[in-house]
Amino acid sequence: MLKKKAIISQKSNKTAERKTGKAVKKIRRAKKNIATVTGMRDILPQDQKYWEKVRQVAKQISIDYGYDRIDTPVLELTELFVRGVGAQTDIVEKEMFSFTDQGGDNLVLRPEFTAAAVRAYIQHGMLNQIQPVKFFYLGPLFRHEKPQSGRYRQFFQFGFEAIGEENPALDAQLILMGWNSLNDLGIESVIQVNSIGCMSCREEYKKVLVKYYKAKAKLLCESCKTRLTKNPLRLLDCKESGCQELKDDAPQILDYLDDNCKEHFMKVVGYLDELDLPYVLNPYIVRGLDYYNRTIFEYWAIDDVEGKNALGGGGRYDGLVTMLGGREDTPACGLAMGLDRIVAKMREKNIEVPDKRVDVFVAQLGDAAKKKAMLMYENLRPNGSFTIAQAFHKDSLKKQLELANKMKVKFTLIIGQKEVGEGTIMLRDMQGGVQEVIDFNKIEKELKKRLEKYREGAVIDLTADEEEKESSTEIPEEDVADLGDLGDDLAAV
RNA sequence: GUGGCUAUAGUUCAACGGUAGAACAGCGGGUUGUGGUCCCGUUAGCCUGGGUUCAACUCCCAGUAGCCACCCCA
Repeated sequence: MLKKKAIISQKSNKTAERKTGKAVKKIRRAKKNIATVTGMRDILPQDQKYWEKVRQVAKQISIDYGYDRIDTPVLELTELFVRGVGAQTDIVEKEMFSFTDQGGDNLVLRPEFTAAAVRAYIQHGMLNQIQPVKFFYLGPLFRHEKPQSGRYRQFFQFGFEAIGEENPALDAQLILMGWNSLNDLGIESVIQVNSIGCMSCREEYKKVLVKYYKAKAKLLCESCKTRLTKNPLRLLDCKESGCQELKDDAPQILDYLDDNCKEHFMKVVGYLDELDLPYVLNPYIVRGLDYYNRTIFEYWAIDDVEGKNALGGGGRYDGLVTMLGGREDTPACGLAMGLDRIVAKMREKNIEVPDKRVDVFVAQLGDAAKKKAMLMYENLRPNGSFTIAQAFHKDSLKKQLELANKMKVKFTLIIGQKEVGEGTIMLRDMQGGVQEVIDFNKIEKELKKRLEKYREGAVIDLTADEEEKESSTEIPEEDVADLGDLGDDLAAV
């Protein structure tokens, strides 16, 4: 009995030990465990070059075609999207980050841009400006979906909206702009184009479509059965094989367009032909936002045959301005491109984006030199023709050169006690390790001269002229060997 | 919302029912004012909760997260 007790107490002691151990770990981890919210991610410094490249291209396209930047708030009234995007859409029904704020307003993190752009157009009376009003935007969007590849809860889009004009040339040009964006980034894509007509021809078509599918309702998958009443156009989207087969014989919207819509679409397609764009008439793309009518389109990467990860899309939304309380009959057209997916595609395709280059590193040694270097840095910083870096928080020259090396700078300026006294500075060519002492006042001029040589791709002149040679410091033996290698390398090129 | 796979150091990956290893990265050295290569040292980790067991990072269950697919979309 006693023995048993002893064992029990031993065991419970151990358990207690384990528990306290776990508790300690838990406390330690509690600090560490704060991480990004589901579906959100950090864009880290090493990835920024891709994003920056996409932003650059987007901005350039906006300039080329005369679209002006607009930034709208991340937070909008929920009602804007309920009315704009449509209460029945997935986005509004289940994907919005919405909440009631302290003042009792129903707010939402914007799930898309178009409604906000139109809101701004109406709110600021832009119908009094030259039509169409052309917007360019770029920023984060939020949808509460289950994350997976190419889909995040915070994602980025850039896009263009042209409000107040119905001419089909505009549709075609927007399609072109999206394609150009991808093309300029080195991504091959195919444009999928369709027209879903205006409200009246679409209603007509829906009737025919429902009639066709109702006769075959037994063969439909479960979700398609609900689509039949809820959103019949979606029937064409279904990936189930049974529904796919039915789709092939289903009536096509293009046959039910009225004369105006047909003519409008024919013109759009005519421009696309003229521009020689790689497009496919795809009667099955539908798009999930209620405000679209007439021309709709998507961009699929050339290897994405099923369009699982469309890189962008858009279309005409002639009714949206009115729907949101603007003037009647204000036609509009726009497109949006997904930054996240574009960046992913660039990486998948190994599309090179050059690293940010730093040309010159400023190294210092000793307190007096550090002060002088800091001042010099401020003088060189705005020079406009080369970029510089420093690590004034380091005292060791070895460390500073290590950093300079990692940054792959062309030259390092070294200033120490001796140089401060002499009014000189040491200029080290990082590739060969050659060092020269130059006049402190000629730094900028010398650097410009030398960097220009580098940029021209000229072979570095190893036999500097007499004057410079004399002021050169002695080159250590290993460095001489390096120079030999370098010479060979250059000769090989 | 449904299903599949996964969860070990900052990163990429090992191992094991009985004290968790490597590589890369980081930091510090290999004499005081010189980087790359090399050598040495060092920091740092088992997603959370429960169960089985003398003992769980390992086996089981649940949760959470990630990836993937469906749905939908960019």
